Amino acid sequence: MPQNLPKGYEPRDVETRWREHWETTGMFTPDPDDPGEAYAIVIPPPNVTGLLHIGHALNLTLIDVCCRHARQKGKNVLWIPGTDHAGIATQNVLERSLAKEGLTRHSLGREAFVERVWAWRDEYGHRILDQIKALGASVDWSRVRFTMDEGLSTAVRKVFVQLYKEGLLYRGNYIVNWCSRCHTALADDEVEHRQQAGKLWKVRYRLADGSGEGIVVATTRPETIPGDTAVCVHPEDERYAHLIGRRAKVPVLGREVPVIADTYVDREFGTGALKVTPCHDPNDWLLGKTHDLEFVQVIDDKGMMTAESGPYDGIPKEQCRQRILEDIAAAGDLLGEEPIEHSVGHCYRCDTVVEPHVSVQWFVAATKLAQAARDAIPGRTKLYPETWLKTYYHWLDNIRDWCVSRQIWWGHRIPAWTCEACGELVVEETAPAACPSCGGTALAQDEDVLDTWFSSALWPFSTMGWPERTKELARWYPTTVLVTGFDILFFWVARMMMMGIHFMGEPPFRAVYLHALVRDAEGRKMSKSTGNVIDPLVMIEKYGCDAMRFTLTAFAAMGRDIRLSEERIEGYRHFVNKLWNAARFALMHLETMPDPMPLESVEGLHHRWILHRLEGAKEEVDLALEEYRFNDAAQCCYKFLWSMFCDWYLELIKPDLQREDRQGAARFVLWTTLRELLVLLHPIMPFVTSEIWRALPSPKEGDLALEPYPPARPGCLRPKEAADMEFVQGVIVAVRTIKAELDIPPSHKVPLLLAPADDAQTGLLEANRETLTVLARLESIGMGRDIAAPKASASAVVEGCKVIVPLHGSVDLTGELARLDKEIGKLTKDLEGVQKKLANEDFIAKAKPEVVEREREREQKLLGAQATLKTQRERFASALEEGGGA
RNA sequence: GGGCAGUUAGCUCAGUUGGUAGAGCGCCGCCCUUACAAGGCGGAUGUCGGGUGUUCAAGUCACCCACUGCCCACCA
Repeated sequence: MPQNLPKGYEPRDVETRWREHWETTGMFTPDPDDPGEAYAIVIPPPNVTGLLHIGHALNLTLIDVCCRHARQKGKNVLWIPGTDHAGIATQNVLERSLAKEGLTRHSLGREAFVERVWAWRDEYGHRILDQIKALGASVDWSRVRFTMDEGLSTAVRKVFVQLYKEGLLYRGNYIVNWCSRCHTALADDEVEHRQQAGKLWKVRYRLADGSGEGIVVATTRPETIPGDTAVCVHPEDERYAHLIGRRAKVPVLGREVPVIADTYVDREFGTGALKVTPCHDPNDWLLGKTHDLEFVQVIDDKGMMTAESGPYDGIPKEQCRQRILEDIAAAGDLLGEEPIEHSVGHCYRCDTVVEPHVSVQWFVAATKLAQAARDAIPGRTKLYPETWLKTYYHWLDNIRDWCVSRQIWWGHRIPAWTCEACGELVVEETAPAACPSCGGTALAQDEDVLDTWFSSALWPFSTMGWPERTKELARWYPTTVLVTGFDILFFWVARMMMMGIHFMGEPPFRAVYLHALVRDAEGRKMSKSTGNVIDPLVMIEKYGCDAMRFTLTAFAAMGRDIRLSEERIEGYRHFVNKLWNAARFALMHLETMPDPMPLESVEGLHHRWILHRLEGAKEEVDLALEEYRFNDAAQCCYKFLWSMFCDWYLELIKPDLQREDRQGAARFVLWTTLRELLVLLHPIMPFVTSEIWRALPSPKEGDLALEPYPPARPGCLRPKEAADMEFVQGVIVAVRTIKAELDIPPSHKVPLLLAPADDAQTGLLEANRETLTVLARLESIGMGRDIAAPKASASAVVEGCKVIVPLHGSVDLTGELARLDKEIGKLTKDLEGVQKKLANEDFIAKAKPEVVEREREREQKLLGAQATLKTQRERFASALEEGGGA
């Protein structure tokens, strides 16, 4: 129902109302049987412990734009929301909260601890979901999922067992990245490498037989010396050739180890001799395997020295480093110490230095699953922007098997059991009653849980009910597009590709759109410690959700990071306000529904102009969104609303609205344009557009969120008349410019003389006398092909038409002289460029004819304008000499 | 070491097939013109990082260089 809008837009009340409306009506809950092309997106599930940050806001805004636009296009849209259990992160949060009570997870025990996590989730897990609602995301709340839901857990177990039976998942002893604080293995990509200052020590290993000077190795980690089982040199290194095959003594411990040769050694680095510690370095692990060395573990899973380390047994590794250096120095074998910059791995969850650690772990044979994921792009799945293609390929081409077991308690427990009687390993979806090998009933389940990304990898189909054959899967798998940040291309996207293809036979998405990271105004990553975070909820509170959404959309240019600052959001709030006020103006004249009329034949140049431009905007916004050019869509809307609709059209129809005979067309075109504009803007700014839509008169009740995209009206495309309108606008601007530059107040009405270049212009200008008078604020208009300009007058040329404003004594005439000189200068410069081109024979001969023609026309126009202004300048100068004006 | 981006107005950034350099913010001037001062009207500002090449024509295509940022690998 039509109603008045309050003077100022109050986002808070409006947003609350629409949020509740969208949620309670369930209008974003699709039925698989609904008509329309299937369109599905799964949310990148935020961590259940997480709080909404600006990155989520960007991600969810872009997805929401896609979904709302798809609905407008008549598609059957499913957007599944949900959260991720985030194993290590969540466990850390709970452990911190336990610590405040003086408890640890060990003091609590596994079962009680997991219960506590669930209780925590039930109490706080909805926070992030509520925050998603604050953004206006049009998700289907009836289908919200959690990665540890029963259904999803079933899917995880099924996948695990099937992969195991296919030989694509195995258990093995291997050197893995170990976080001694989180007390778990980490996958390769969960380790963050950072350059860090360290020290390189030179340590002498004496030969076993006591001969010679021994061999000096360089090491940054002397605490691993007790675990050394070889010294390695390059086979072609002459310095050490005579030592190969002999035996050396490990400092302090005195254990004898062989001196071996391997081309892995870099002769240039350090001393060219390398100590080999197979249990505590991944490269040494490989050397140990190839040279069949001993494997001695001297640091345990908690970072303490083991009994194997002899005198250092039981002390922390950091302390061991100090002690062993002192001991080596005392023995006279510490031969040097120098600073070194080297990269050190840190746990991506807690930042503890990661230790290579040998242990029994479960691995997914990613090496075997990678090829299919690689081949799917770009044929079956498109990647936007394409620049990520190489990165994606490179990662898959160099992939190593994926360590999926984690030694924590919060997560999917590994469905593997060991028979305590015979040692048989049983991998099944449910706990076996008895050992299939010996019939024993004492079976111990594996203590480990799965990497969080294991369940995330199944998200596109597990959320739709797999392994059951649901209607959802039939209707919406594969999903249409995945919209996510590029930072989880490997963690998540590539693994979903592998799992989706393997288990569903089809990649999980038709397209992947990777958006940028949101950074601060200086381009730094936002982080709490830097104190440069922009909290989306605070922004919504201050400026309204639509302003923030529009800002994020307008800055989402493909392949570029977004530098965000609060001022930008504040700036776009003005845009929301502009729309609001334009609507208020429209409503003043649209208290009742205007009478419909065929728009293709509506009279009035300005109506035809705005309808023509509207067609252009409709096409451009649609195209931009189809291609994920969000910023282009936003910019197009911005320009249309502000520069065309508000700046010109609303001003142009003001006279119409006062006149009985003309208000019919004006009201209907105004109504149509505003309504279609609201549809275009709605995906980006759902709240304010919905509110205005509801206030406008309408032939039928209905939500804007369910309004179809406006169909094209080819009959309204009128390029010629649009250009005519813009010519008239040019004349108005020329008068305004003259006034502004000569310090004549805009409201001061001046007489105007027009000398059109041809009859067409004459007709056009005659027909638009009223428009000219009102918008340029004129006192009178004199018109004629060869009208004479008074000497004391200011002039300009628009499309060959002379625009003359006679001046009188009160204005500063020297100002006009300067203005003319500036204009003539500009024209002359342009003219030189054009004439240079036209003088070039090659240009005439080789350039496309229409280009040459365009340049010729331009030359004529410039020549005409230049001549006119030059003449005017002379006359004006003489007027000045005669005594300073009329 | 390998790869990928970026370098355009004071700032932040657009510039889809090569064909007259744009927006927002900021700045300057004039205005309360009955939707909007969170506004209106007008204005100034750029050898498009440097170089070479292709072309009648290059911000746009190719190659080289410089600087910045990111990713991957390695770092005893």
